[in-house]
Amino acid sequence: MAYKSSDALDLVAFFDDLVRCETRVYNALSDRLRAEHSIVTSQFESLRHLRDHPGARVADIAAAFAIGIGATSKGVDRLEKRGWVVRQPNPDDRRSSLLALTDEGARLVDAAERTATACLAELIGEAFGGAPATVRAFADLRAALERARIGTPTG
Amino acid sequence: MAYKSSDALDLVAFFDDLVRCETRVYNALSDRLRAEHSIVTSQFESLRHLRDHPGARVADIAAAFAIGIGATSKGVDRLEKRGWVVRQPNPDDRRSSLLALTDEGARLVDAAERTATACLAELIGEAFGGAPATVRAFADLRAALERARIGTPTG
DNA sequence: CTACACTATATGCCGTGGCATATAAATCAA
DNA sequence: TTGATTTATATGCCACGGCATATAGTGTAG
Repeated sequence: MAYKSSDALDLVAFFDDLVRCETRVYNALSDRLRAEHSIVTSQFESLRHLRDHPGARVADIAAAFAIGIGATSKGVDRLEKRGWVVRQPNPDDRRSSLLALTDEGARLVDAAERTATACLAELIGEAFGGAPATVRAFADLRAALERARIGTPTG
Repeated sequence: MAYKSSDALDLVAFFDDLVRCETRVYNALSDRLRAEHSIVTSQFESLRHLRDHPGARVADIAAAFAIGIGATSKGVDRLEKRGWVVRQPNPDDRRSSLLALTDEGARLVDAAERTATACLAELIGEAFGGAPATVRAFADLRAALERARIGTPTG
């Protein structure tokens, strides 16, 4: 049955807590990644996506992170300038490029992932390490939001 | 016992899902609030904080949202220009102002809260409406992060 | 009282994202 | 083929946040 606003739970307050937790953990992870690898969280996420989805295009990254294509293009520019990503010609469609990690990019993302895992363990391991229902709820919600394209920026 | 990275849960993947859910819901709520009230989510959150904490100062808002004081000052400027917030002289400390909602600001935040409640019920009511453990986990985590000032921007 | 340290916030510069638009390439209709 | 439409990405302009700094006001040691 659909959630009703007459239920006791204050969804606005819950959303407030959720956003504040996300903000602080995201900031703290950026601080740690910046200190140890000279990247920020958003760059770590892009590099990780490219490692796990080789040959992804700019639009694929934009869709995965629910950010605009223009912003994604500029973000890829920055990763390319730093030598972690290359745009390879797409033989099937010359409008787009296939993105790939360089060797250095691949080394970076693996090292950064160890940092991120350790950092997140410290920050949210206690809260969610033993909460499989919560973990599944976010995975399912993410899938539902993506399926319905909810909150996708214009372009 | 502290969370250990040898546990099965992939905290990086969970954090990815969490951030993506937050991004999409935040965007979708902004779209709805913009359409119905000409404000975005961050402004709704500030107005709501001022309603619930009358007399708050700029620094109090910054601390509540883990954003910088400069950015908060500029955000308050915008709310003031629109006629929803006023800076009142602080009799105890002339460096700061006490912030308050105007009558119109008070009406706006109440109307926007109804919109937000309905919107969040649609988007996340199913996922979390019956998940009190998750709700409590975020409230507790938020409190812990604030206590340790984790992820607080510089200024 | 005065000098010095500290605090609150406002402001400037910069980086980044959103959105609109430009451009190139693919697709489709005839 | 050719012209119209759609698609993929890049680029320009603007809004907003971070961080550094400026300014004004507060507290305090002497």
